[in-house]
Amino acid sequence: MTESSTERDPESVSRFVEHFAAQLVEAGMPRMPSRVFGALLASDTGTLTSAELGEQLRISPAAVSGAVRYLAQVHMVSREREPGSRRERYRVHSDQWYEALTNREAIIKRWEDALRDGVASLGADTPAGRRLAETLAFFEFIERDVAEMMERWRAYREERFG
Amino acid sequence: MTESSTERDPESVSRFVEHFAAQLVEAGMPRMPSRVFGALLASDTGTLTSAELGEQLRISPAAVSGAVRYLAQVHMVSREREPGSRRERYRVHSDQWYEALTNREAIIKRWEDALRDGVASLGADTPAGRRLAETLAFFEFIERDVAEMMERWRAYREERFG
DNA sequence: CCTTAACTTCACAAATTTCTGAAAGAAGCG
DNA sequence: CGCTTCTTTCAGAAATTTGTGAAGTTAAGG
Repeated sequence: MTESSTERDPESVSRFVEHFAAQLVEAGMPRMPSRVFGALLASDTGTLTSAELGEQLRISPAAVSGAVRYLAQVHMVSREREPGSRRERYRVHSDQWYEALTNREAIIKRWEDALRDGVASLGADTPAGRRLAETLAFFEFIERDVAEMMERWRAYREERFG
Repeated sequence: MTESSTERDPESVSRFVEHFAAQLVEAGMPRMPSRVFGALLASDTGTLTSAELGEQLRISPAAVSGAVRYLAQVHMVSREREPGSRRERYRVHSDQWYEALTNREAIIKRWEDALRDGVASLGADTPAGRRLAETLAFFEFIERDVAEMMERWRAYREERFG
């Protein structure tokens, strides 16, 4: 054992952050947002200031700003003004963010719109039209069902984590 | 009315293809695979040859090749050898592909691995460790539940589309 | 108000990704 | 078994994306 049980070896933290971020990148998220998000997730309080992020990740204030804008836009972090200071703090709400993950809602809606257009313009009575219609039905189904799944998750979480 | 009810105005088809592909791109899929996939989805038989794809989308054989390799890798299309010909045909199985969509399984598994490492190295008894553990629990939950959701979809589909 | 700390925006440089043409590689068909 | 047709691979050009420094904006604190 090296130190107290709540040590935070910066090296270990960094290793996790970079590794986890790499997975997010692989899934399609831009690099800086992924790293910033990883750092927040691995922080003790779940909040970090812009300066802390910049220092920990070795990136410029501009990069932090851009990453945070992205993350806020997809609701994976929220910004808080520290009262009586010009410091901004960024927070990952434990639950907020995976709600966001399943909230591809906006994207799905647009897929649905595109598919509806397609069915209309290709003709509902054509083979292609039918294929599009079935795909559309799938998304509509998913949309309804994911909501229920999140309900189940919240119940499960309540029970297991309180 | 311009022609028969099963007309396939290339202009309309193209408009759909490009519009739908744009949505896929927005969701993180590379451009060419998105366009190729759109074209297949909007085709009458659900299959197209490399040459047809190249002509319809105005792209080089090389681009078709690359796009198809990508799509096959993520199981969104399958390749078929047309017997007695050196033509390859690419097919989108109506159901195969959205199964693939929910099959982020490999990706989720790796997230889980990264999170497990994180819990171990940050300590399960630290605030950050607990946050990671809960996130991990979420993914494990999702994984189980999505499988059930697909079951429900298949049942629903059966009933509605036969 | 003026100063100063903190964040954001902008223009550009760097790195990466994407697509093409050309050449090489399979596979039917005579 | 060689010819021909189709597909893949490869190297490089073009386009896009990403991150930085520097200037600009906002708001706290004297």
